[in-house]
Amino acid sequence: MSSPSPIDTDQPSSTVTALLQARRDKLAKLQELGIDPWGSRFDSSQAVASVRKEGESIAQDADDGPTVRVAGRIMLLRNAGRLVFLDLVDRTGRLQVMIGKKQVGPDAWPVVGCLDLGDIIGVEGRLGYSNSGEMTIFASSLTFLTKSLETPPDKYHGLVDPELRQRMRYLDLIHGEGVRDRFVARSRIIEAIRRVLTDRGYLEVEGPTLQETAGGAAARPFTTHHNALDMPLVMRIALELHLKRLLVGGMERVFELGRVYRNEGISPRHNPEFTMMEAYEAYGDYASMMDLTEAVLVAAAEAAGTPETFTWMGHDVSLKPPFPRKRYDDLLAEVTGCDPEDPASVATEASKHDIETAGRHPDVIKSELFEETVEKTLSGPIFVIDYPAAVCPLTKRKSDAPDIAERFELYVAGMELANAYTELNDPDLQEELFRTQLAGLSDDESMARMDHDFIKSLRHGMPPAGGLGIGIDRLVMFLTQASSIRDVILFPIHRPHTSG
RNA sequence: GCCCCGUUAGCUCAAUUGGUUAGAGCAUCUGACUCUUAAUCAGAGGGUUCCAGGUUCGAGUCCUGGACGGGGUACCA
Repeated sequence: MSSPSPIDTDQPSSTVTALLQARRDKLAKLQELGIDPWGSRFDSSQAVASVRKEGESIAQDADDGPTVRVAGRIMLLRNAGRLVFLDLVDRTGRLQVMIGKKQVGPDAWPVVGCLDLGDIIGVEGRLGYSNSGEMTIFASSLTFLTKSLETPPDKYHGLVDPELRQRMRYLDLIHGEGVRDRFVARSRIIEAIRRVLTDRGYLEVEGPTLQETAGGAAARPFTTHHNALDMPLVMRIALELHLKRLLVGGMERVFELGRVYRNEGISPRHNPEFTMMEAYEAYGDYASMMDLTEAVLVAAAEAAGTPETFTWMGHDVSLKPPFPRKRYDDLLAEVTGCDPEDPASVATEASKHDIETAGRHPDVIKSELFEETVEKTLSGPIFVIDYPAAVCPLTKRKSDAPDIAERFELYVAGMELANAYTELNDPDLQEELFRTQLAGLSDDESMARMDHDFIKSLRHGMPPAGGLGIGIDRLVMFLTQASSIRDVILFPIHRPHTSG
């Protein structure tokens, strides 16, 4: 940003200059014709999809179709002398428009000569069919709305280069096959989740994204600084601890849909900022959260138009509820053949997978072994239930088995999609778990980061509760069958682009 | 962070084992056309082959370093 790269100071190539100059010339010509190339309000236009629907009931050879009015971007332009065909695209679809010199009149015709691919126009005219049977608006008037001064990508292939697609998402949305549909699906999915939760009496709330202590997950936070208070702050890595404070505060059913930030690696399944949904329900437990998770997934899939069964990332998945529920230890025994109850057996198995065992907590070893061996076999959706307690510092233990935490994770295609607990509400045990660093885990790796204010809130009494977290980006990936998280985030992170 | 691969015209892609002046389609410009639809036809212009070095008589092609991206891997219990 501070020092311009050499390429920036250079003149653009003559190709670019010629292409852009042609558009600038048309811009000037429009102004000469007394037309504002940046347009203005264009009322009473119909969505293309609804026009198309209307057109279905018109006879092919009818010449008395209704007059319609649409606005959109010119995606294709076919010039046949004193007759021009163009494909107009709006948010709902694509429709052909025919503009003839005779039909549109001598005042509007010069404007047609100024049209380029990418320009935005409004048209009004009779709806009917062309001689070749294509549904067409036969324009009787043309309203210029916005000039496009840059050249669009290849009209057939669109943008293919993944770098350009992400850096210029606006173009990707216009030209990419199914791109807009996928982001529409994302929006519908989030709508559906809100609906399921609010229908069940959950209240949507907003916690702080700038925090003193980044708790609720095991991740390295982004750090920042508040000048006026002269204090270091971190960006939140989870929503959990503030939502639980609200349970103490009597908001018995709360959820938050929000961005969290983790200063970690980037991959097809990880972006430094991503969207989480966490929900907490007083007087519930992890079993009630399983029901909620199923309801959310089924509603989200319906909203996204996801088929009930399909193959994704090499896994055959079925969204038909109820999803199978399997105990953590049983899966581990099934896949590895070791005895999960016996730390020595687990350690022996772990060594076979090059997992460090010396000086580490048996539950940590077990957890790593699980990830190494079991996760990738889980096509799902499947609830993995009852986790080793030592790796769950925020979770209530089973009353009859203190080594087991009432936690589940929902897996799909070997990937964690949701995570839920019966929430730990014993303040003394919570404080102890915060104090006791797990053997073999650094501070960054541990979820157990002391938060005195949170402990204090628990001492005032948090009702027994179930809590659920869902990774929204991964859910959207799954439901739209995307292979990269960057395909479901509108503006994924990138290095600044410096040439030369 | 590490490994592999990629980067050629505005866009999408070519270019034999290192060999003439780096080609094509779309887009752009000029011309023809009142039923086209990735319109068609005739012509024209358009290049820092990502950047910086090196090897060579000769580099888009080989070597070294760098930038950016993609995939994998690590971290993400």
